[in-house]
Amino acid sequence: MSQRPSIKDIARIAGVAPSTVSRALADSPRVSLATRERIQALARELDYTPSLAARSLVMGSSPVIGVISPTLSDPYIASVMKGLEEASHQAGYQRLVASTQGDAEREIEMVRMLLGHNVGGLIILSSRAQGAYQELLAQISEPIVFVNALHTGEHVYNVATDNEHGGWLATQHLLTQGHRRIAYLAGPTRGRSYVARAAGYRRALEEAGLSFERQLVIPGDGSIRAGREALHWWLNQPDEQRPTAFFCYNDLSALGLLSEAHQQGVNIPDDLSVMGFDNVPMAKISIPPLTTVEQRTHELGRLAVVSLLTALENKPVTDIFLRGELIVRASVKRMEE
Amino acid sequence: MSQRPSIKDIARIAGVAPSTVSRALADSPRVSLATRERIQALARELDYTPSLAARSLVMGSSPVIGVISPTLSDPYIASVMKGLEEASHQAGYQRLVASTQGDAEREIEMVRMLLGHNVGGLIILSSRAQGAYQELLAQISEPIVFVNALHTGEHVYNVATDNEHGGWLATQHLLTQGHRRIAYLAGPTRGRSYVARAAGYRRALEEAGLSFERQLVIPGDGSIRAGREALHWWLNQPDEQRPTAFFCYNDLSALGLLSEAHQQGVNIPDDLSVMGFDNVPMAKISIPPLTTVEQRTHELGRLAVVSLLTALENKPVTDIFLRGELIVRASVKRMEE
DNA sequence: AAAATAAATGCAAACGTTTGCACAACTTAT
DNA sequence: ATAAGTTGTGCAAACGTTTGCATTTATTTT
Repeated sequence: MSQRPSIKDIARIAGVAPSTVSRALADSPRVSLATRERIQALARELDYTPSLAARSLVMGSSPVIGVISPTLSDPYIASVMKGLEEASHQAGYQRLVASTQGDAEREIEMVRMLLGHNVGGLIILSSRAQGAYQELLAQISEPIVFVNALHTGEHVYNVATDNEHGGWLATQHLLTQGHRRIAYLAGPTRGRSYVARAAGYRRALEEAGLSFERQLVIPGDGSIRAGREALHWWLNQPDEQRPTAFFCYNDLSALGLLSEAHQQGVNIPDDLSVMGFDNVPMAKISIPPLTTVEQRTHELGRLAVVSLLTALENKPVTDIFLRGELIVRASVKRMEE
Repeated sequence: MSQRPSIKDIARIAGVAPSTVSRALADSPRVSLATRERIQALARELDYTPSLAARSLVMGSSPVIGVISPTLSDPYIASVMKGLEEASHQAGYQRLVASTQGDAEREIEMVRMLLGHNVGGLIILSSRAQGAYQELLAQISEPIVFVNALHTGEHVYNVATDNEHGGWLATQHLLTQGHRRIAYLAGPTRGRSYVARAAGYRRALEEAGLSFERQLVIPGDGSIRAGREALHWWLNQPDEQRPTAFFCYNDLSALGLLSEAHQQGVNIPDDLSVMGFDNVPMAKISIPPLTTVEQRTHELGRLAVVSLLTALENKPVTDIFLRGELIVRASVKRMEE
């Protein structure tokens, strides 16, 4: 019915000044216990909700964290978000979430918008922007935490999975199981994590005395569909060139590969071994259960918040790299010599 | 370095009044083309970003939609979110997202918080709150759209899947395939959609002359885990009482059931038929691919935004019910007579 | 050439808070 | 009794916008 009551309304009714109300609601010892309680009771009764817009205007910032992500429908992202959400809620922060559909332009636009909202800081998941971004970052005085994308700058911090190590771990496992011809199903080529995982793959190969072969890197984008297409690529290879194992950029595409293999009558892991990355919830219940490298997503989200909050308190923050563990399930077969 | 420039800064440099700058940036015809262009160029050069906090304070609302959801890590929610995101972005709205972990208390708290941010309106997914909520809703002057939860009130609108119909459709399909003993794996009992799907299940049963049996409703919460546990329940039933089919509250739990069945050596669909609900991306690639009732999630999200925006323009809005289609895949077997 | 009209700009109030400073009314110490 | 503190409250400015109204300047009409 009527507009939401403001501090002024309460002040008028209580017969005090707005400043007193403000202080009373903030539980300031500058106002007597009696009036404090009287005013708080009144506020409750009137169903008073503070205008966060006004507050953030005068304070210059608000208890809101801006979050930018390329998508919301990837289970890996969902899990990071969950960590983010829990940690930020606990700290009394809200989140303004924007997604970019992987568009770098839009990512930058979103950064601007969120800053316009006086967010205290930003958390950016799997950033896809590069280059020109750098200038913008230098001008911003709010802290920014990148999750799984490395950037540098004055108020820029990073929380990331050690993707190079993860890529190495995955490939290494395949190698110790006797595989010698291992294909890599790639992820979004603009992402940093893609590059790092590929580097780990290459290093493991070379450490084993194998040479990196460009034609064993299959383009993909980390989608279910990419996994399916990879299976068909595999089917079309001549027998002697056919890899015995796939290392997939992520679980989602590995799952796609698994499914298509079943439909085409390819037995996993007997005919082909498959390795994922992320350890999403579904990896546990796929058929066969997927061997993968865990990404501590929940922790990634939580730590991103912690880093941001620490930076907001002007305490020193160091970049964090998380190493995941190998999760051995049933999609990789041990080769006979 | 320096603070973000404000309209006043631009005004000072350009030698005009702040109001002129405001109008120039809004492309108002009240300011001459020459100054308009000059100011816009200047703003671009200074990297001006408007303070949305200030704007929303004076305007009384902001182009932000508050979104509340019980979780972010459910693929069904993710898909609705995607529809939401696309439609709202296109309309120039941002989203302030809060999740409640299914806690009704917290849902109400979030409504208050978001309103404090001067959001234009609210979209609430799968609301879990009831009762006392009603009072609050009556006091709010901003429009609220509920997705898959029915509420009523002055500025309250609904966009929902016709869950009763969906539940009926699913059960009906099982019935026409010759199943006579059909278990229902339940969802979160506080949710409206659970109740409706259960009602559809019951109606189909009764229309077929079968009686509804309470002991065939297995408690669950829509998680993967609930699906697994359901399989074990099934395993423990005496042969003659064992259902030949399961209708699951959602795909997630159906997928869990599928997986556990495979591990326990239960063949789906030969030993047991399984029916899901939602048609999440994974349902297509499970083994076997899951027969399910489509929920037009993307559309649900899009329509929620459309309804909200229409309400904001003070145009009439009617509640929308979407009927999903039966998606026949391979997890349901035709029974011999 | 004066008056009326139109076009461009500026002034100032308002939105709902927070907060430094000033003020009043009491206490307490001298 | 006076000075010096304390304690509780109020005043007013500030945050960055938008917008109705007033003002100036340029253009048209008579």
